[in-house]
Amino acid sequence: MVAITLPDGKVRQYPGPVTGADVARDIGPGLAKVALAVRIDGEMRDLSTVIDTDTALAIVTPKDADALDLLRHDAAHVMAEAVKELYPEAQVTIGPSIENGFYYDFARPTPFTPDDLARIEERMRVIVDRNEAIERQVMDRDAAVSFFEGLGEKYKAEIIGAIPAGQAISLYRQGAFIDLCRGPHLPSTGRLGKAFKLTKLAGAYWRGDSRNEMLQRIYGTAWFDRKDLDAYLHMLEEAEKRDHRRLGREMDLFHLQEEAVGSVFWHPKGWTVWRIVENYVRRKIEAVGYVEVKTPQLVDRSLWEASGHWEKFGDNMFTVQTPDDRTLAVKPMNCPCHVQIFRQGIKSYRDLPLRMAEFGSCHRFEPSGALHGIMRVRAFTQDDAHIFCTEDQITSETVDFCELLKSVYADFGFTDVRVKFSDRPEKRAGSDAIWDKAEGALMDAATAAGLEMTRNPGEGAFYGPKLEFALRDAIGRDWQCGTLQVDFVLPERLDAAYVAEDGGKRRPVMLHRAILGSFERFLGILIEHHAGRFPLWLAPVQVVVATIVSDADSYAAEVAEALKAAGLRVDLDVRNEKITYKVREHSEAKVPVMLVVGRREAENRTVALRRLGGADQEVVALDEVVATLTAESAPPA
RNA sequence: GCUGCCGUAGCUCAGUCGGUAGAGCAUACCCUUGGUAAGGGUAAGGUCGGAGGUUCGAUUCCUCUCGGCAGCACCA
Repeated sequence: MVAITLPDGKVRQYPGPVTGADVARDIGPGLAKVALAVRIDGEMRDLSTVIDTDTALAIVTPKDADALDLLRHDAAHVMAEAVKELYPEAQVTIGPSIENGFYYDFARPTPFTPDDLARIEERMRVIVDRNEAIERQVMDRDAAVSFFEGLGEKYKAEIIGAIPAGQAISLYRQGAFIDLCRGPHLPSTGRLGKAFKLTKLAGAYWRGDSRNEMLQRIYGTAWFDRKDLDAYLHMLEEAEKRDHRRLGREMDLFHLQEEAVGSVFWHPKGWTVWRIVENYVRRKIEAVGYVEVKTPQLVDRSLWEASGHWEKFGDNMFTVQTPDDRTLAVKPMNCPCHVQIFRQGIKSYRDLPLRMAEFGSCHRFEPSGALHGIMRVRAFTQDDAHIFCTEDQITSETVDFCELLKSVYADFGFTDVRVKFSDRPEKRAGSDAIWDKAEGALMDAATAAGLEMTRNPGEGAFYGPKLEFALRDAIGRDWQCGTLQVDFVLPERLDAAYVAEDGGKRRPVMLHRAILGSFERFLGILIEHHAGRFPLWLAPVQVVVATIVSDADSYAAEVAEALKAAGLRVDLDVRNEKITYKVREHSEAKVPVMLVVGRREAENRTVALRRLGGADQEVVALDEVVATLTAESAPPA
């Protein structure tokens, strides 16, 4: 007898071994139809798995949270089968499910074209219609290696070869296609359905290593029904509409051009937003005890050699050869310069913590393929600061910083923040003992700050471990912005010291920290998060005063002047255009507030106030509108 | 950096199977003074990313190069 315990606690008895499919059929024909897999003791398995001992079992249906993974993994296999049928010379490698879809990497001498994509997709639909059973088989490792070698699939053979000898390997067969796979899978190809689409073609390195050959990756997306697929495709379109590169041009915020690759030309409107953000941050950090400094752009290589940047970071630095034969580097980070300021004069323990901030303009030679609009550039400005403190102060400084960071993010409309803890990388400065100390101190401090973290092994800076803060935007994307790094290395290398209470010389600890990360990137994120519709305090043009008839021109000018006098950013539109045209144009320019004036308003000293996105208007007295808008547009305190 | 795709007016795009290009929007001027998402007319605007090559002739074909896009690698 086999006793199967279902999720609702009911137990079903069977005379002998059963499969998930049997159990589902036994429970009801409806369930049998939608059953995709089973969960045995919490682990997802094939529906056809034979169960011969008493166990807890759940039938996985499309409603299950992990069911989409299953579907997408199958989609990858069906795509691989289609590719092998159409292009037998292609070799298969790996094909997992990923967020929103799946991909498969192929090795093939000739590149796939967009036309190939259409053919492959068509063939996938044929394979779905064939409804081939997907069957699991188990093979000995060595047998599996020679099996795939026999098929000419050298990548698969290599993957299996890396698995310990003697271990059994599972293969999945559908029709004539067999793939190495851990599983589980759907019972047949028909279950994939038709709600999938191949989306893009790209190169990808074999085993993710840039020293290896490049394979061809085909990406796709797959869903349980058409509606979900359409919704996903629609979401992609929406994301494209809020692309900061497009909005930056449409809203006349900035531009990029090839004579200055990786550097931004900020237009008046974009620079206005920048200044608002910078002044806001300046106020915030001044309020919590930071001092602001400015340090040189070009610094002799000897300083970078001393700091370790020349060795660990040299490939990413711009250098300049002077006419008198010195080598200067354009600073890629501000920290060594801040240490120089710290080193001026004698510092006492009474000076600590010393929080030194700089809106530091840095240059890094990023690989060309990494550049992306203003989000990833070669010239950027950090909201950087270094806190020189004692080891005892690390915790309280970390707690304070986390509080500051959360408050800043909230002011910009971001409330969902994720934290990662990145520990020692392979390429690093400082002894293991120092790293033990730094990681321990940062972990303790983060715990004291009440942070929930995930671990990010090997991703720390070369001089210390770090916390990375990522904020989630309006359409669910995560952007890593803030960081806090504990550094025992640089103060040592650059000989920073203070006089302790006992009169002895001590090394300070340096906390490297940023909230926005880089202004360029953060402004890009703000643009995409708000889809260009900045909140009033950030909008480059907050109000447009637009006339209906030219008789109202002088009154409109008066309105505009009154608002400007109150500190608002105002444009006056007295062009010879119809009001419908003006409304459309300024709406598309995403101006938050439009004040329309015609003869009536001029006579009554009022304005017709219209807010972006709203369809209605409100007639308000001039004095009142100035007071309301002034109050509303104040930056967060 | 790697693979693939792309580069025509300010923007979005069409076109030339090799005979130096066209639309819409935007711009300028004229008419129109119109009450909340495009009023009408006229004009101007491009050595078709750059450099070589093939050709009587190249924006079109070839090579190189620069830049962009997607992904990979990178992100201290």
